[in-house]
Amino acid sequence: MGRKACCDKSETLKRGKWEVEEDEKLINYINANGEGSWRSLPTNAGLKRCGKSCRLRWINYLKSGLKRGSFTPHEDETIVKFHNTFGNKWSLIASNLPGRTDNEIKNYWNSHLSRRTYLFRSTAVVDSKFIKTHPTKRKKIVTNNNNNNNNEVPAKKKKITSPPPVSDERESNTLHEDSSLSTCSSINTADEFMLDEEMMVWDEHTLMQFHNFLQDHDNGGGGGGGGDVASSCLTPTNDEREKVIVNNNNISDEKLVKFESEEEAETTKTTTMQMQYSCPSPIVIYFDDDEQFRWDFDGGFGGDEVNYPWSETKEEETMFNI
DNA sequence: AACAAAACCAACCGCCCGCCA
DNA sequence: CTGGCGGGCGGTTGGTTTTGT
Repeated sequence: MGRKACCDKSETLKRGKWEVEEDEKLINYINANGEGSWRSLPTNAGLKRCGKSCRLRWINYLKSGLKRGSFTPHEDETIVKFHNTFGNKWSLIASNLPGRTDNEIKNYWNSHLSRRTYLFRSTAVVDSKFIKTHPTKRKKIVTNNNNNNNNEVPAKKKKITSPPPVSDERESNTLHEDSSLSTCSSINTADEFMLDEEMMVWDEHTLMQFHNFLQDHDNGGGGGGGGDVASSCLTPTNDEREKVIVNNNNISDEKLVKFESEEEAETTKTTTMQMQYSCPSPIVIYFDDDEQFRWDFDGGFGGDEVNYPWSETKEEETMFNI
């Protein structure tokens, strides 16, 4: 009963930071014998390390072809985009970022991107997950324990400039093969939204204001490629319908088994498809490194290679349903 | 300058799954 | 069919660095 632990903790295995000598031993051994057999590798390589530790060290830092250093804006966008679609599937996201490891992306997300990403949902209920400190400023966290904070100082307001009309560049981008990564737009015109600088809380009014703004400023371009609210609210063309049907094939087996019958499965597909056109998927709001206010949402169409998470769409049915 | 808080990130932990005997 | 093994994955920890006061 119970499985044998991968690493016998009774042994005096070394832990913590890897020494240069250890790295060299690991590299030399793998270069000579190849990857694999991680359990026996430490002994064979003369390392007093857990096999898992060796594997992690190799995969995340020693393996050739790994990129080091800062993430590029394009990588940022890719991560945000795929995280919006796949969630915390770090290995899946990493597979779309050559040279980056799942661990690296996960850390980067947790320490950078998640702080500037705000998911907008239909209810616009402001709960803890919508409350983030500004990514570029270090602020003391106001804990929930301070319920009797009568002397709380109202948060300062920060001016955020609003999005531009759909640009030519943006429209052309939506037609690219990699349109999944081109639906972000910077906000740089004169209209303004007021956000809490201190806690970046978006209340329902602000959410609606932003949504209305998107609709007012959208020219309907993009041909269903996502990225603008209005186009996602249009009746799909036959071409788009075909794409939706193709995408329906991406419903995982795991989700399909939940359907009692073919009829139910078909109904679900239809509902999802209609909903997809009437309601955009979650909008991701974030700040880039230059504190540019950006937004992005995945319409799920446009011929990109992202498999839209249909199963989750239903839960977002009423989003911005006004 | 000293201290505390916050951020960063490498590494660890434990669960899960596929494979195979 | 069952159970052990190897490996992968996502969440968490904790030491170090950076920043704020």
